[in-house]
Amino acid sequence: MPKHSDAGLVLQPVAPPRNLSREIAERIAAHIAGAKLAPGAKLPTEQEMVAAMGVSRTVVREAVAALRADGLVVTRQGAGAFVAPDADRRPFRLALDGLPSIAEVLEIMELRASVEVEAAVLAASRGSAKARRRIAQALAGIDKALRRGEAAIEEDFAFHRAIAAATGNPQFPHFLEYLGRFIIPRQSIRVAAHRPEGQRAYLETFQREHVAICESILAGDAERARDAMRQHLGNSQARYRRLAAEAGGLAGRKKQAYLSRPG
Amino acid sequence: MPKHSDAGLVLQPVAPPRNLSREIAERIAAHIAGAKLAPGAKLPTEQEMVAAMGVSRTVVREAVAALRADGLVVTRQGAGAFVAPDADRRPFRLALDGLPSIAEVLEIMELRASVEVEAAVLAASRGSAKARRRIAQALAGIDKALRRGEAAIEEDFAFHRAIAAATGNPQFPHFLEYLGRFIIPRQSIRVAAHRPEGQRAYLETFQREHVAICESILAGDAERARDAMRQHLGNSQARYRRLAAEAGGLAGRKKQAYLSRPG
DNA sequence: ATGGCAGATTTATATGACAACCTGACAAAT
DNA sequence: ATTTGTCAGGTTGTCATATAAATCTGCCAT
Repeated sequence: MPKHSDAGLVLQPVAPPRNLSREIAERIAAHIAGAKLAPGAKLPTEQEMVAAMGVSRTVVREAVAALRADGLVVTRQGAGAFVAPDADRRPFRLALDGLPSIAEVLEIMELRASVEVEAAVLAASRGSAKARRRIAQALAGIDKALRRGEAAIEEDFAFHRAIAAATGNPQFPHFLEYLGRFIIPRQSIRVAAHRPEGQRAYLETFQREHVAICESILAGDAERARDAMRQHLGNSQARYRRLAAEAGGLAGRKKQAYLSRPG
Repeated sequence: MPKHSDAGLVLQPVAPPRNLSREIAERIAAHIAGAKLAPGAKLPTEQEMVAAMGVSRTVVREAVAALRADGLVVTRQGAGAFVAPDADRRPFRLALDGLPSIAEVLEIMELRASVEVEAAVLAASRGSAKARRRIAQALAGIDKALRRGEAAIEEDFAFHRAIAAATGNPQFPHFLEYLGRFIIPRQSIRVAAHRPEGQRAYLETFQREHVAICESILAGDAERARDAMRQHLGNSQARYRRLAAEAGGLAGRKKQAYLSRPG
Protein backbone atom coordinates (compact mmCIF):
# COMPACT_ATOMS: atom_id res chain seq x y z
CA MET A 1 0.00 0.00 0.00
CA PRO A 2 2.36 2.70 -1.16
CA LYS A 3 -0.42 5.21 -1.63
CA HIS A 4 -1.23 5.45 2.05
CA SER A 5 2.35 5.60 3.26
CA ASP A 6 3.08 8.45 0.88
CA ALA A 7 0.21 10.49 2.20
CA GLY A 8 2.31 11.50 5.16
CA LEU A 9 4.71 13.26 2.85
CA VAL A 10 2.14 14.71 0.50
CA LEU A 11 0.07 16.17 3.30
CA GLN A 12 3.16 17.70 4.83
CA PRO A 13 2.53 21.28 5.84
CA VAL A 14 3.36 23.49 2.91
CA ALA A 15 6.74 25.11 2.95
CA PRO A 16 6.55 28.26 5.02
CA PRO A 17 5.71 30.91 2.47
CA ARG A 18 8.62 33.12 1.63
CA ASN A 19 8.23 35.89 4.11
CA LEU A 20 10.41 38.95 3.92
CA SER A 21 9.97 39.87 7.56
CA ARG A 22 11.02 36.45 8.74
CA GLU A 23 13.92 36.40 6.33
CA ILE A 24 15.17 39.78 7.46
CA ALA A 25 14.68 38.85 11.11
CA GLU A 26 16.84 35.78 10.65
CA ARG A 27 19.42 37.77 8.79
CA ILE A 28 19.63 40.33 11.57
CA ALA A 29 19.88 37.59 14.15
CA ALA A 30 22.65 36.00 12.12
CA HIS A 31 24.37 39.35 11.87
CA ILE A 32 24.28 39.72 15.62
CA ALA A 33 25.64 36.25 16.18
CA GLY A 34 28.08 36.43 13.30
CA ALA A 35 29.53 39.84 14.05
CA LYS A 36 29.68 38.79 17.68
CA LEU A 37 27.92 41.94 18.74
CA ALA A 38 28.24 42.15 22.47
CA PRO A 39 25.16 42.74 24.59
CA GLY A 40 24.39 46.43 24.54
CA ALA A 41 25.92 46.98 21.13
CA LYS A 42 23.95 49.19 18.82
CA LEU A 43 22.34 47.78 15.73
CA PRO A 44 22.27 49.63 12.43
CA THR A 45 19.47 52.16 12.23
CA GLU A 46 16.28 51.32 10.44
CA GLN A 47 17.22 53.54 7.55
CA GLU A 48 20.57 51.85 7.18
CA MET A 49 18.93 48.44 7.16
CA VAL A 50 16.38 49.61 4.64
CA ALA A 51 19.14 50.87 2.39
CA ALA A 52 21.41 47.88 2.91
CA MET A 53 18.80 45.17 2.41
CA GLY A 54 16.54 46.84 -0.09
CA VAL A 55 13.27 46.41 1.75
CA SER A 56 10.76 48.80 3.17
CA ARG A 57 10.78 50.15 6.66
CA THR A 58 7.67 48.11 7.43
CA VAL A 59 9.58 44.89 6.90
CA VAL A 60 12.52 45.98 8.98
CA ARG A 61 10.27 47.11 11.78
CA GLU A 62 8.34 43.84 11.84
CA ALA A 63 11.58 41.92 11.85
CA VAL A 64 12.89 43.92 14.77
CA ALA A 65 9.55 43.48 16.53
CA ALA A 66 9.97 39.74 16.20
CA LEU A 67 13.48 39.83 17.58
CA ARG A 68 12.29 42.01 20.41
CA ALA A 69 9.59 39.50 21.24
CA ASP A 70 12.29 36.87 21.26
CA GLY A 71 14.26 38.90 23.75
CA LEU A 72 17.23 39.24 21.45
CA VAL A 73 17.10 43.01 21.05
CA VAL A 74 15.69 45.94 22.94
CA THR A 75 14.75 49.23 21.35
CA ARG A 76 14.72 52.66 22.84
CA GLN A 77 12.81 55.36 21.12
CA GLY A 78 15.06 58.08 19.90
CA ALA A 79 18.18 56.11 20.69
CA GLY A 80 18.20 53.01 18.57
CA ALA A 81 18.04 49.25 18.71
CA PHE A 82 20.52 47.36 20.86
CA VAL A 83 21.46 43.78 21.51
CA ALA A 84 19.63 42.79 24.68
CA PRO A 85 21.77 42.66 27.82
CA ASP A 86 20.59 39.09 28.30
CA ALA A 87 20.67 38.12 24.65
CA ASP A 88 22.31 34.86 25.65
CA ARG A 89 19.18 33.91 27.59
CA ARG A 90 16.84 33.30 24.72
CA PRO A 91 13.84 31.12 25.34
CA PHE A 92 14.36 27.40 25.32
CA ARG A 93 12.75 25.35 22.61
CA LEU A 94 13.10 21.65 22.31
CA ALA A 95 15.29 21.01 19.31
CA LEU A 96 12.65 19.63 17.01
CA ASP A 97 11.93 20.04 13.35
CA GLY A 98 8.18 20.20 13.15
CA LEU A 99 6.22 17.68 15.12
CA PRO A 100 8.32 15.28 17.13
CA SER A 101 9.12 11.90 15.67
CA ILE A 102 8.93 8.76 17.74
CA ALA A 103 12.62 8.90 18.56
CA GLU A 104 12.27 12.50 19.65
CA VAL A 105 9.29 11.73 21.84
CA LEU A 106 11.41 9.11 23.55
CA GLU A 107 14.19 11.64 24.00
CA ILE A 108 11.78 14.03 25.61
CA MET A 109 10.36 11.32 27.81
CA GLU A 110 13.87 10.59 29.00
CA LEU A 111 14.47 14.23 29.84
CA ARG A 112 11.15 14.36 31.60
CA ALA A 113 12.01 11.26 33.59
CA SER A 114 15.25 12.77 34.83
CA VAL A 115 13.34 15.76 36.19
CA GLU A 116 10.44 13.81 37.61
CA VAL A 117 12.56 11.28 39.42
CA GLU A 118 14.30 14.06 41.27
CA ALA A 119 10.97 15.78 41.82
CA ALA A 120 9.71 12.66 43.56
CA VAL A 121 12.77 12.67 45.78
CA LEU A 122 12.30 16.30 46.74
CA ALA A 123 8.57 15.88 47.26
CA ALA A 124 9.19 12.98 49.60
CA SER A 125 11.94 14.69 51.51
CA ARG A 126 10.52 18.19 51.94
CA GLY A 127 7.00 18.39 50.48
CA SER A 128 4.56 20.35 52.62
CA ALA A 129 1.59 18.64 54.21
CA LYS A 130 -0.77 20.48 51.90
CA ALA A 131 1.22 19.52 48.83
CA ARG A 132 1.20 15.88 49.89
CA ARG A 133 -2.53 16.04 50.35
CA ARG A 134 -2.90 17.33 46.82
CA ILE A 135 -0.91 14.39 45.51
CA ALA A 136 -3.23 11.99 47.27
CA GLN A 137 -6.21 13.85 45.88
CA ALA A 138 -4.82 13.63 42.36
CA LEU A 139 -4.34 9.92 42.81
CA ALA A 140 -7.94 9.57 43.88
CA GLY A 141 -8.92 11.57 40.81
CA ILE A 142 -7.24 9.01 38.58
CA ASP A 143 -9.03 6.23 40.40
CA LYS A 144 -12.37 7.88 39.87
CA ALA A 145 -11.73 8.43 36.18
CA LEU A 146 -10.64 4.84 35.74
CA ARG A 147 -13.82 3.62 37.40
CA ARG A 148 -15.76 5.72 34.92
CA GLY A 149 -13.96 3.73 32.24
CA GLU A 150 -11.89 6.67 31.04
CA ALA A 151 -8.20 6.66 30.12
CA ALA A 152 -7.54 9.34 32.77
CA ILE A 153 -4.95 11.14 30.68
CA GLU A 154 -5.62 14.51 32.20
CA GLU A 155 -5.82 13.12 35.70
CA ASP A 156 -2.54 11.31 35.23
CA PHE A 157 -0.86 14.53 34.24
CA ALA A 158 -2.39 16.30 37.21
CA PHE A 159 -0.87 13.66 39.47
CA HIS A 160 2.58 14.25 38.12
CA ARG A 161 2.07 17.97 38.29
CA ALA A 162 1.12 17.70 41.93
CA ILE A 163 4.37 15.90 42.65
CA ALA A 164 6.36 18.55 40.83
CA ALA A 165 4.56 21.25 42.78
CA ALA A 166 5.34 19.47 46.04
CA THR A 167 9.04 20.09 45.48
CA GLY A 168 8.43 23.69 46.44
CA ASN A 169 10.58 24.66 43.48
CA PRO A 170 8.29 26.30 40.93
CA GLN A 171 10.71 25.57 38.11
CA PHE A 172 9.82 21.90 38.29
CA PRO A 173 6.09 22.15 37.56
CA HIS A 174 6.83 24.88 35.06
CA PHE A 175 9.24 22.79 33.07
CA LEU A 176 7.15 19.67 33.37
CA GLU A 177 4.16 21.57 32.03
CA TYR A 178 6.20 22.53 29.02
CA LEU A 179 7.42 19.02 28.31
CA GLY A 180 3.97 17.60 28.85
CA ARG A 181 2.59 19.49 25.92
CA PHE A 182 4.94 17.60 23.65
CA ILE A 183 4.33 14.16 25.03
CA ILE A 184 0.77 13.94 26.22
CA PRO A 185 -1.32 14.36 23.09
CA ARG A 186 0.49 11.89 20.92
CA GLN A 187 0.78 9.34 23.63
CA SER A 188 -2.87 9.49 24.53
CA ILE A 189 -4.02 9.23 20.96
CA ARG A 190 -1.90 6.22 20.31
CA VAL A 191 -2.88 4.47 23.46
CA ALA A 192 -6.55 5.17 23.05
CA ALA A 193 -6.61 4.23 19.38
CA HIS A 194 -4.70 1.00 19.57
CA ARG A 195 -5.23 -2.05 21.73
CA PRO A 196 -8.62 -1.49 23.24
CA GLU A 197 -8.35 -4.93 24.73
CA GLY A 198 -5.08 -4.80 26.66
CA GLN A 199 -5.58 -1.22 27.73
CA ARG A 200 -7.42 -2.14 30.87
CA ALA A 201 -4.52 -4.19 32.19
CA TYR A 202 -2.06 -1.47 31.31
CA LEU A 203 -4.01 1.17 33.13
CA GLU A 204 -4.30 -0.95 36.23
CA THR A 205 -0.59 -1.61 36.23
CA PHE A 206 0.00 2.09 35.89
CA GLN A 207 -2.29 2.88 38.75
CA ARG A 208 -0.48 0.39 40.97
CA GLU A 209 2.74 2.22 40.16
CA HIS A 210 1.06 5.50 40.98
CA VAL A 211 -0.02 4.17 44.33
CA ALA A 212 3.53 3.07 45.10
CA ILE A 213 4.85 6.52 44.23
CA CYS A 214 2.22 8.28 46.26
CA GLU A 215 2.68 6.09 49.29
CA SER A 216 6.42 6.52 49.40
CA ILE A 217 6.12 10.29 49.06
CA LEU A 218 3.52 10.49 51.79
CA ALA A 219 5.76 8.33 53.96
CA GLY A 220 8.67 10.63 53.29
CA ASP A 221 10.73 7.80 51.90
CA ALA A 222 12.84 9.54 49.27
CA GLU A 223 14.72 6.46 48.17
CA ARG A 224 11.60 4.46 47.56
CA ALA A 225 9.91 7.38 45.83
CA ARG A 226 12.84 7.70 43.49
CA ASP A 227 12.81 4.04 42.58
CA ALA A 228 9.06 3.95 42.16
CA MET A 229 9.04 6.97 39.89
CA ARG A 230 11.97 5.68 37.92
CA GLN A 231 10.29 2.37 37.32
CA HIS A 232 6.99 3.99 36.46
CA LEU A 233 8.48 6.26 33.81
CA GLY A 234 10.71 3.48 32.55
CA ASN A 235 7.66 1.32 31.98
CA SER A 236 5.95 4.24 30.32
CA GLN A 237 8.82 4.59 27.89
CA ALA A 238 8.89 0.87 27.20
CA ARG A 239 5.19 0.86 26.49
CA TYR A 240 5.48 3.78 24.10
CA ARG A 241 8.39 2.09 22.39
CA ARG A 242 6.32 -1.04 21.92
CA LEU A 243 3.33 0.82 20.57
CA ALA A 244 5.54 2.83 18.26
CA ALA A 245 7.09 -0.33 16.92
CA GLU A 246 3.66 -1.79 16.19
CA ALA A 247 2.25 1.34 14.65
CA GLY A 248 5.52 2.06 12.88
CA GLY A 249 5.38 -1.27 11.10
CA LEU A 250 2.02 -0.32 9.70
CA ALA A 251 2.08 3.32 8.81
CA GLY A 252 5.70 4.10 8.02
CA ARG A 253 8.61 5.46 9.89
CA LYS A 254 9.84 8.98 10.41
CA LYS A 255 7.35 11.81 10.06
CA GLN A 256 4.23 9.75 10.47
CA ALA A 257 3.36 11.65 13.59
CA TYR A 258 1.59 14.05 11.30
CA LEU A 259 -1.00 11.42 10.51
CA SER A 260 -2.21 11.16 14.06
CA ARG A 261 -2.75 14.87 14.26
CA PRO A 262 -6.30 15.88 15.19
CA GLY A 263 -8.32 18.33 13.14
CA MET B 1 21.19 55.03 56.89
CA PRO B 2 17.77 55.39 55.33
CA LYS B 3 18.98 57.65 52.56
CA HIS B 4 21.25 55.12 50.98
CA SER B 5 18.87 52.20 51.18
CA ASP B 6 16.14 54.21 49.49
CA ALA B 7 18.33 55.17 46.61
CA GLY B 8 18.13 51.64 45.31
CA LEU B 9 14.44 52.08 44.70
CA VAL B 10 14.55 55.59 43.31
CA LEU B 11 17.32 54.86 40.89
CA GLN B 12 15.66 51.66 39.77
CA PRO B 13 15.45 51.45 35.98
CA VAL B 14 12.30 53.19 34.84
CA ALA B 15 9.32 51.10 33.97
CA PRO B 16 9.52 49.93 30.38
CA PRO B 17 8.07 52.78 28.38
CA ARG B 18 4.49 52.28 27.39
CA ASN B 19 4.72 50.51 24.09
CA LEU B 20 1.60 50.14 22.03
CA SER B 21 2.84 47.18 20.03
CA ARG B 22 3.75 45.20 23.11
CA GLU B 23 0.51 46.15 24.79
CA ILE B 24 -1.58 45.08 21.84
CA ALA B 25 0.41 41.89 21.47
CA GLU B 26 -0.30 40.96 25.05
CA ARG B 27 -3.92 41.83 24.65
CA ILE B 28 -4.25 39.62 21.59
CA ALA B 29 -2.49 36.80 23.38
CA ALA B 30 -4.83 37.25 26.32
CA HIS B 31 -7.76 37.25 23.94
CA ILE B 32 -6.64 33.97 22.46
CA ALA B 33 -6.15 32.38 25.85
CA GLY B 34 -9.22 34.00 27.36
CA ALA B 35 -11.63 33.23 24.57
CA LYS B 36 -10.17 29.75 24.47
CA LEU B 37 -9.65 30.00 20.76
CA ALA B 38 -8.84 26.53 19.53
CA PRO B 39 -5.77 26.00 17.37
CA GLY B 40 -6.68 26.93 13.84
CA ALA B 41 -9.29 29.45 14.88
CA LYS B 42 -9.28 32.66 12.93
CA LEU B 43 -8.31 35.91 14.55
CA PRO B 44 -10.07 39.18 13.79
CA THR B 45 -8.78 40.86 10.67
CA GLU B 46 -6.28 43.66 10.91
CA GLN B 47 -8.94 46.22 10.07
CA GLU B 48 -11.24 44.92 12.78
CA MET B 49 -8.43 45.11 15.32
CA VAL B 50 -7.53 48.60 14.17
CA ALA B 51 -11.13 49.69 14.57
CA ALA B 52 -11.69 47.88 17.84
CA MET B 53 -8.52 48.97 19.58
CA GLY B 54 -8.09 52.39 18.10
CA VAL B 55 -4.52 51.98 16.92
CA SER B 56 -2.86 52.08 13.56
CA ARG B 57 -2.30 49.14 11.30
CA THR B 58 1.42 49.37 11.93
CA VAL B 59 0.91 48.63 15.60
CA VAL B 60 -1.39 45.71 14.94
CA ARG B 61 0.98 44.26 12.40
CA GLU B 62 3.98 44.52 14.69
CA ALA B 63 2.02 42.92 17.49
CA VAL B 64 1.02 40.05 15.23
CA ALA B 65 4.61 39.79 14.04
CA ALA B 66 5.70 39.36 17.64
CA LEU B 67 3.12 36.67 18.27
CA ARG B 68 4.14 34.96 15.09
CA ALA B 69 7.75 34.94 16.22
CA ASP B 70 6.55 33.41 19.46
CA GLY B 71 4.81 30.68 17.51
CA LEU B 72 1.41 31.56 18.85
CA VAL B 73 -0.17 32.54 15.55
CA VAL B 74 0.41 31.88 11.89
CA THR B 75 -0.68 34.20 9.12
CA ARG B 76 -1.64 33.36 5.59
CA GLN B 77 -1.68 36.08 3.04
CA GLY B 78 -5.16 36.63 1.71
CA ALA B 79 -6.71 34.36 4.28
CA GLY B 80 -6.09 35.81 7.70
CA ALA B 81 -4.32 35.18 10.95
CA PHE B 82 -4.95 31.96 12.84
CA VAL B 83 -4.05 30.44 16.15
CA ALA B 84 -1.07 28.20 15.49
CA PRO B 85 -1.83 24.47 15.38
CA ASP B 86 0.85 23.98 18.03
CA ALA B 87 0.03 27.10 20.01
CA ASP B 88 0.33 25.04 23.17
CA ARG B 89 4.00 24.43 22.41
CA ARG B 90 5.31 27.88 23.04
CA PRO B 91 8.95 28.25 23.87
CA PHE B 92 10.00 27.57 27.42
CA ARG B 93 11.34 30.39 29.51
CA LEU B 94 12.42 30.02 33.05
CA ALA B 95 9.83 31.82 35.15
CA LEU B 96 11.96 34.77 36.15
CA ASP B 97 11.27 38.44 36.50
CA GLY B 98 14.37 40.14 35.26
CA LEU B 99 17.67 38.82 36.46
CA PRO B 100 17.42 35.81 38.71
CA SER B 101 17.58 36.38 42.44
CA ILE B 102 19.66 34.17 44.67
CA ALA B 103 16.69 31.98 45.48
CA GLU B 104 15.92 31.59 41.81
CA VAL B 105 19.47 30.68 40.97
CA LEU B 106 19.24 27.94 43.57
CA GLU B 107 15.98 26.76 42.03
CA ILE B 108 17.62 26.56 38.65
CA MET B 109 20.63 24.76 40.07
CA GLU B 110 18.27 22.20 41.53
CA LEU B 111 16.57 21.68 38.19
CA ARG B 112 19.93 21.41 36.55
CA ALA B 113 21.04 18.86 39.11
CA SER B 114 18.06 16.65 38.41
CA VAL B 115 18.96 16.55 34.74
CA GLU B 116 22.67 16.15 35.20
CA VAL B 117 22.44 13.34 37.69
CA GLU B 118 20.43 11.33 35.22
CA ALA B 119 22.78 12.37 32.44
CA ALA B 120 25.67 10.88 34.42
CA VAL B 121 23.73 7.65 34.79
CA LEU B 122 22.98 7.44 31.08
CA ALA B 123 26.53 8.38 30.14
CA ALA B 124 27.90 5.63 32.34
CA SER B 125 25.46 3.02 31.13
CA ARG B 126 25.44 3.66 27.41
CA GLY B 127 27.92 6.39 26.48
CA SER B 128 29.93 5.65 23.37
CA ALA B 129 33.68 5.15 23.54
CA LYS B 130 34.23 8.41 21.72
CA ALA B 131 31.94 10.30 24.08
CA ARG B 132 33.73 8.90 27.09
CA ARG B 133 37.02 9.96 25.62
CA ARG B 134 35.70 13.49 25.29
CA ILE B 135 34.74 13.51 28.94
CA ALA B 136 38.25 12.51 29.92
CA GLN B 137 39.65 15.20 27.65
CA ALA B 138 37.41 17.81 29.22
CA LEU B 139 38.60 16.73 32.65
CA ALA B 140 42.18 17.13 31.52
CA GLY B 141 41.27 20.57 30.22
CA ILE B 142 40.11 21.62 33.67
CA ASP B 143 43.33 20.31 35.14
CA LYS B 144 45.39 22.30 32.70
CA ALA B 145 43.46 25.48 33.41
CA LEU B 146 43.81 25.00 37.14
CA ARG B 147 47.54 24.58 36.80
CA ARG B 148 47.58 27.87 34.93
CA GLY B 149 45.98 29.34 38.02
CA GLU B 150 42.65 30.01 36.33
CA ALA B 151 39.19 29.39 37.76
CA ALA B 152 38.40 27.07 34.82
CA ILE B 153 34.79 28.21 34.57
CA GLU B 154 34.52 27.51 30.89
CA GLU B 155 36.36 24.21 31.15
CA ASP B 156 34.09 23.12 33.97
CA PHE B 157 31.05 23.78 31.84
CA ALA B 158 32.61 21.90 28.95
CA PHE B 159 33.09 18.90 31.23
CA HIS B 160 29.43 18.84 32.17
CA ARG B 161 28.44 19.38 28.58
CA ALA B 162 30.55 16.41 27.54
CA ILE B 163 28.68 14.23 30.01
CA ALA B 164 25.35 15.46 28.73
CA ALA B 165 26.44 14.74 25.18
CA ALA B 166 27.50 11.23 26.17
CA THR B 167 23.89 10.35 26.93
CA GLY B 168 23.30 10.19 23.20
CA ASN B 169 20.14 12.17 23.82
CA PRO B 170 20.65 15.60 22.27
CA GLN B 171 17.96 17.12 24.47
CA PHE B 172 20.24 16.81 27.48
CA PRO B 173 23.10 19.00 26.25
CA HIS B 174 20.59 21.33 24.66
CA PHE B 175 18.71 21.93 27.88
CA LEU B 176 21.85 22.07 29.96
CA GLU B 177 23.24 24.71 27.65
CA TYR B 178 20.14 26.77 28.24
CA LEU B 179 20.26 26.48 32.00
CA GLY B 180 23.97 27.16 32.05
CA ARG B 181 23.47 30.62 30.67
CA PHE B 182 21.49 31.50 33.77
CA ILE B 183 23.81 30.03 36.31
CA ILE B 184 27.35 30.31 35.08
CA PRO B 185 27.96 34.04 34.83
CA ARG B 186 26.68 35.01 38.24
CA GLN B 187 28.32 32.10 39.94
CA SER B 188 31.66 32.77 38.37
CA ILE B 189 31.55 36.46 39.20
CA ARG B 190 30.74 35.82 42.80
CA VAL B 191 33.30 33.13 43.22
CA ALA B 192 36.04 35.07 41.52
CA ALA B 193 35.28 38.30 43.31
CA HIS B 194 35.02 36.96 46.82
CA ARG B 195 37.37 34.82 48.82
CA PRO B 196 40.55 34.87 46.81
CA GLU B 197 42.17 32.96 49.63
CA GLY B 198 39.96 29.89 50.04
CA GLN B 199 39.31 29.57 46.34
CA ARG B 200 42.24 27.31 45.76
CA ALA B 201 40.98 24.71 48.21
CA TYR B 202 37.51 24.88 46.76
CA LEU B 203 38.71 24.31 43.26
CA GLU B 204 40.79 21.34 44.27
CA THR B 205 37.84 19.79 46.08
CA PHE B 206 35.77 20.32 42.98
CA GLN B 207 38.33 18.73 40.77
CA ARG B 208 38.46 15.68 43.03
CA GLU B 209 34.71 15.38 42.59
CA HIS B 210 35.11 15.72 38.86
CA VAL B 211 37.64 12.92 38.85
CA ALA B 212 35.26 10.67 40.76
CA ILE B 213 32.48 11.39 38.28
CA CYS B 214 34.70 10.82 35.29
CA GLU B 215 36.14 7.57 36.62
CA SER B 216 32.78 6.04 37.39
CA ILE B 217 31.43 6.97 33.96
CA LEU B 218 34.46 5.54 32.22
CA ALA B 219 34.08 2.40 34.31
CA GLY B 220 30.44 2.16 33.32
CA ASP B 221 29.34 2.24 36.94
CA ALA B 222 26.00 4.03 36.71
CA GLU B 223 25.23 3.89 40.41
CA ARG B 224 28.52 5.41 41.40
CA ALA B 225 28.29 8.04 38.66
CA ARG B 226 24.89 9.05 39.94
CA ASP B 227 26.08 9.43 43.51
CA ALA B 228 29.22 11.27 42.50
CA MET B 229 27.33 13.73 40.36
CA ARG B 230 24.67 14.20 42.99
CA GLN B 231 27.23 14.98 45.62
CA HIS B 232 29.17 17.28 43.33
CA LEU B 233 26.15 19.39 42.47
CA GLY B 234 24.93 19.30 46.05
CA ASN B 235 28.23 20.74 47.17
CA SER B 236 28.01 23.29 44.43
CA GLN B 237 24.62 24.43 45.68
CA ALA B 238 25.83 24.54 49.26
CA ARG B 239 28.79 26.65 48.29
CA TYR B 240 26.63 29.08 46.36
CA ARG B 241 24.25 29.29 49.28
CA ARG B 242 27.13 30.12 51.59
CA LEU B 243 28.56 32.76 49.31
CA ALA B 244 25.12 34.25 48.80
CA ALA B 245 24.63 34.47 52.55
CA GLU B 246 27.94 36.28 52.97
CA ALA B 247 27.42 38.65 50.08
CA GLY B 248 23.77 39.11 51.01
CA GLY B 249 24.67 40.32 54.47
CA LEU B 250 26.82 43.01 52.92
CA ALA B 251 25.00 44.33 49.89
CA GLY B 252 21.32 43.74 50.58
CA ARG B 253 18.87 41.06 49.77
CA LYS B 254 16.51 40.50 46.86
CA LYS B 255 17.38 42.21 43.59
CA GLN B 256 21.01 42.79 44.36
CA ALA B 257 21.96 40.63 41.42
CA TYR B 258 21.72 43.82 39.43
CA LEU B 259 24.65 45.21 41.33
CA SER B 260 27.03 42.58 40.12
CA ARG B 261 26.08 43.23 36.54
CA PRO B 262 29.01 44.05 34.29
CA GLY B 263 29.04 47.13 32.06
C1' DA C 1 -21.88 18.26 -9.97
C1' DT C 2 -17.62 20.26 -11.76
C1' DG C 3 -14.46 23.60 -13.15
C1' DG C 4 -13.33 28.20 -14.05
C1' DC C 5 -13.68 33.06 -13.72
C1' DA C 6 -14.52 37.70 -11.63
C1' DG C 7 -14.93 40.35 -7.68
C1' DA C 8 -14.34 40.97 -2.79
C1' DT C 9 -11.52 40.24 1.13
C1' DT C 10 -7.17 39.93 3.49
C1' DT C 11 -2.43 40.02 4.34
C1' DA C 12 2.28 41.73 2.54
C1' DT C 13 4.93 45.49 1.24
C1' DA C 14 6.06 50.25 0.16
C1' DT C 15 6.11 55.18 1.10
C1' DG C 16 5.58 59.58 3.32
C1' DA C 17 4.66 62.20 7.33
C1' DC C 18 4.67 63.60 12.08
C1' DA C 19 5.35 62.84 17.11
C1' DA C 20 8.17 61.33 20.96
C1' DC C 21 12.51 60.77 22.49
C1' DC C 22 17.59 60.52 22.89
C1' DT C 23 22.22 62.33 22.28
C1' DG C 24 25.73 65.55 22.10
C1' DA C 25 27.18 70.19 21.99
C1' DC C 26 27.14 74.69 23.48
C1' DA C 27 25.55 78.61 26.17
C1' DA C 28 24.04 80.32 30.58
C1' DA C 29 23.82 80.35 35.45
C1' DT C 30 25.44 79.19 39.92
C1' DA D 1 34.52 74.49 37.67
C1' DT D 2 30.27 72.40 37.83
C1' DT D 3 25.66 72.30 36.93
C1' DT D 4 21.67 73.56 34.32
C1' DG D 5 19.05 75.13 30.19
C1' DT D 6 18.49 75.01 25.39
C1' DC D 7 18.79 73.57 20.83
C1' DA D 8 19.75 70.82 16.58
C1' DG D 9 20.09 66.52 14.50
C1' DG D 10 19.19 61.80 14.51
C1' DT D 11 16.27 57.61 15.71
C1' DT D 12 12.35 54.98 16.91
C1' DG D 13 7.10 55.02 17.50
C1' DT D 14 2.86 55.76 15.35
C1' DC D 15 -0.30 57.02 11.77
C1' DA D 16 -2.21 57.14 7.11
C1' DT D 17 -2.53 55.76 2.36
C1' DA D 18 -1.58 53.11 -1.61
C1' DT D 19 -0.37 49.00 -4.29
C1' DA D 20 0.72 43.99 -4.85
C1' DA D 21 -0.14 39.28 -3.97
C1' DA D 22 -2.67 35.58 -2.15
C1' DT D 23 -6.98 33.72 -0.91
C1' DC D 24 -11.88 33.17 -0.56
C1' DT D 25 -16.65 33.39 -2.28
C1' DG D 26 -20.27 33.06 -5.28
C1' DC D 27 -21.87 32.91 -9.86
C1' DC D 28 -21.92 30.89 -14.28
C1' DA D 29 -21.25 27.81 -18.01
C1' DT D 30 -20.49 23.21 -19.17
